[in-house]
Order: sequence, then structure tokens, then C-alpha cells
Amino acid sequence: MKKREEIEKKLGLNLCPIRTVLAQIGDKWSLLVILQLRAGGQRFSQLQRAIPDISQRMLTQTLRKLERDGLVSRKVTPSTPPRVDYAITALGQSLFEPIGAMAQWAIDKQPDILKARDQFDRQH
Amino acid sequence: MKKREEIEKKLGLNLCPIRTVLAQIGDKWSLLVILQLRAGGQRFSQLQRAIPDISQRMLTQTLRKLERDGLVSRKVTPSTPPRVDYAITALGQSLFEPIGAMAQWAIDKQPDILKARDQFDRQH
DNA sequence: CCGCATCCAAAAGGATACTG
DNA sequence: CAGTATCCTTTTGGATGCGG
Repeated sequence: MKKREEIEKKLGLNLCPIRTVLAQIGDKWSLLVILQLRAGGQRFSQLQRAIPDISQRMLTQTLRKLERDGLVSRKVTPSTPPRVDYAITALGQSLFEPIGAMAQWAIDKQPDILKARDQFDRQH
Repeated sequence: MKKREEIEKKLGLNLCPIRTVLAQIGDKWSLLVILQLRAGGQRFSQLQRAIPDISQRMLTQTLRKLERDGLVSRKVTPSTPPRVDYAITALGQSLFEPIGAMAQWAIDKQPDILKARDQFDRQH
């Protein structure tokens, strides 16, 4: 919420790094982009094709944010037409392990979650 | 996004369990509630006091979602005034490990991220 | 005490048109 | 090709009042 973030900014510290981080990669697209870049550096248009239902606007925005956080690098080749290549940085690489654990959990527990959901929905 | 979710619903499968899961715990409050419940089962009002800047509406909503997914249990004691106790289920417990890894990463890498951000902001 | 319903503001995100 | 700018819709969440 606003208040907490404002407090943090004023204090210059982070009351909850977990929240801060999950807020970054937990948004709609960051994770997908990172996982896509895991396959190797790629151009803007390649990413767009690889993630069909992302809008150009959101792809740009997401890449900027990841670049800002130092997770992704951006290399511009000013030719005509221009060419921009994105890649995962070392810092970004370090995310793969914890993300992998989360992903594995998601895959493993999905049946349980879906079952729980079904049961809950039938009772309500 | 809408289209993907609709497709998934029709197909009855999940094209991206990672997204689905992170969408759940990556929202504004779920993680905080889970971590708070880690300290032991608690009443609604206790949770509200423990997480001061959550609104009643959001706490209720978050708890419902977690209950629906089978991560949290809800026990009503119909006294006057009523009493409702929430606790983490076994399934919820299993989240602690991957969450812990993410949290550790967040804590470890936060300095790097903040440095990258600073540098980026100065250049733009 | 718990939580639902309503209303409203803010933020996120999609569609489209335009630029170097 | 790789964006930026604008407009508009959807989603999120806070505030408040009511009910069991």
C-alpha cells in the first residue's frame, strides 16, 4: 500500500524485501519474460513472438523494469532498421534457482490446489 | 490475461502453473498473511492487528482465496460474539520452503538490485 | 467480532496511432 | 524494428455502512 511504501522511501530501507521482490517478478509478465530469456539472448520481436499475448507496451515496460533492476541487459545496435538485444545478467541468472523451486512447487501441488478449489466451490 | 485464462478454462488445463501460483501469492497480501499465520493459528482480529495496513475487506478476501486453494483452514465458533480461527494447512506448510528460498534471494540480492536501480536512474 | 455490500479512487493493462 | 503517446477498459483496493 501507499503508506508503507512512502514510509520505506523516507526511511531509506525496505521493511519487506520479500514483498518488494515478489511485487517485481509477480506481476503479469516479468516471470514469463525471464523464463523466455533463459533460452538465450533475444531481440525484442523474438520475445514478442514467443509470448504471443503480451502487448508491445507491456513488453517494453517489463523489459525496462527488469533492466533497471539489473536482471536483464539491453544492447542497442543503431542500424536501419534498429536492432535491440536482450539477455539475462548474472544477477538475473541467480533468480533461476529460487524461481525453479517455486515453479516446481506450483507444478507438484497444482492437483491438490485444484482439488481444494473444486471442493470449496461445491460447498459454496 | 483474459484470453489465455479463457482458453485454459475451456481446455480444463493450466498452460502455466507458475503464473497461476505466483498470481495467487504474488498479490498484495497473501504472502504477508501466510507468513503471519506461520507463527500459529490466529483469529481474524489478531491478523488484522498484525498487519496494520490491510483493510478488513482485503483481509477477508485474501483469507477466502487462501482457504479456497486449501492453503489455510477456517474454523468458526458460533458464540456471541462470533469467533473465527485461521491456520495453515499441510499444503500451506509446503509453501514455506520455496517461499523461503525466494525470500532469501530477495534479502541477499537486494543491495545489488538497489545499486543497479540507482545507476540506471542516474543514466536516465 | 466477523464479514458482506456498496461506492469510489487509483493503478494496471490493452488497442491503436504515430515516430526515428 | 523498436519503441512512445494517447485513450479507454479492467482490476485492485480503500472507506464506509449494515447485519448476524
